[in-house]
Amino acid sequence: MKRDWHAIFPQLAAGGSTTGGVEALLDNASEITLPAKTTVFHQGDRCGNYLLLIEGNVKVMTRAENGREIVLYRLGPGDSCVLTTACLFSNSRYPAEGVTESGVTALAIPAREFNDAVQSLDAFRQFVFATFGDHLGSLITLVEAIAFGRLDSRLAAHLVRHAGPGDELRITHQELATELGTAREVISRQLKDLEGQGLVSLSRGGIRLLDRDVLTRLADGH
Amino acid sequence: MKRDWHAIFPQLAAGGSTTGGVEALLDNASEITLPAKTTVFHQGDRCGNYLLLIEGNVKVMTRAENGREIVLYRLGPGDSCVLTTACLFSNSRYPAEGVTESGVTALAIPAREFNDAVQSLDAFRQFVFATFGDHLGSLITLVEAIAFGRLDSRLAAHLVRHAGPGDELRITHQELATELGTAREVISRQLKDLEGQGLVSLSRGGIRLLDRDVLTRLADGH
DNA sequence: CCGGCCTCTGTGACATTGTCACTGACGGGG
DNA sequence: CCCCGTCAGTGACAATGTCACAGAGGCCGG
Repeated sequence: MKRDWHAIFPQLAAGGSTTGGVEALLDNASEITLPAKTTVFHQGDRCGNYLLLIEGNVKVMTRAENGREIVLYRLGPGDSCVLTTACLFSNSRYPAEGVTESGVTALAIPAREFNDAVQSLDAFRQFVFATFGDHLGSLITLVEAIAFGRLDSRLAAHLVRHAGPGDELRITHQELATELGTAREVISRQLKDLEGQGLVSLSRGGIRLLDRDVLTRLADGH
Repeated sequence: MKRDWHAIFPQLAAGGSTTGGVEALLDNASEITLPAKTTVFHQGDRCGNYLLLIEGNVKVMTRAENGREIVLYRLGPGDSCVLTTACLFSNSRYPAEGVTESGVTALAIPAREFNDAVQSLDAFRQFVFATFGDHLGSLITLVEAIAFGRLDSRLAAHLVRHAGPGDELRITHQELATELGTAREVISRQLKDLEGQGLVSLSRGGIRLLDRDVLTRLADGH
């Protein structure tokens, strides 16, 4: 099956001249599919492939000794897993874990071909660096949020961003705690507060947003 | 002046085959020097050069609206400023600031030459990716430390690591607070505690370690 | 030497967040 | 209907962050 790479990876084709090479690279890469909740890589792994996401999304998180976890960032269609790339080239072992959230379709490019492509394809090289930079930037933003942000604000931001149709989301307090790197009890209290203010309504395993505007304002720090 | 690049950037020369190209690249790069406490780049800047540190060190930090700051990582001799590289290729503006701590000597490689070198020099490409990966890894470690680590432990770690000869360091509480991303009062209290336990002695603008062993154990989480 | 003045440090009261040890509430399967 | 695993709620307390101050130390001009 031949895919329309341009639609999936607009940045890759945007490069200009040698896009033919990029298409060949992608056409020849092997496509893999993974079910939801699959661990793509563990902490300490070395990976053998450069991964490009076509469909679905993956969350990258890290776990401390005491069992607490935090989501570092997510990957969506058109993203590449920089951690995997870094694993390939750096000698330090990476303290993070990747887990699929939905069913995932991805392209796997072996280290050797990746290396060649970075060398010969301008557009691909630019894409790799840009992706790398984006993730570095998002990690810095995360550091700021954890170090200086207020929890109610971060929680509101997450709720607004991840609410599905009907302003509802299916998620447990524990999962939210992992997203924000805090403890379940803390999330429960914060949600109770929001419920008391009439901003959300709670049910087992679900949350419904009642006032998206106020929540959005809260997310921006009042 | 011709430098011994091999001694400064061992990883670069270790690559193998085409090290001659690396030497030519470095020989032709322009060398710049900066005094201590100079801002190398501000939040939101775009940089035009790939920077390789020869001497001195640079701290990269980010500042929140309320004025609080945190040091994200430091660069030493042989390091390259990945943020600058990312700035070059990614379209997002970077929320961080680089400041020299000591006098600094560095090589500046223009974007164009950097791009060419990444393409043609295997060793250089490997070096760039490895450095990128290291910094990504250190940021993840930082996230873990902030989210899950205890402050006394992080403080002890910093004291032990940055103590100069005679187990002394010249640093203010405010500067320590910036290092660890917390508030000055909090550092003052923690230091008072350590002093009460007989682990350090305090003076205006200075700290002397009295029991490096116990502090080291504290840094590892008891 | 003295008196301002700036920086650095100390402190108490309080808000927010994290930890611990529970209890109860819900819902599916036997 | 009952059992049991998952999910949520709660109170007490510890750790950290915030605010509004008060001193303390050192430098510098007079």
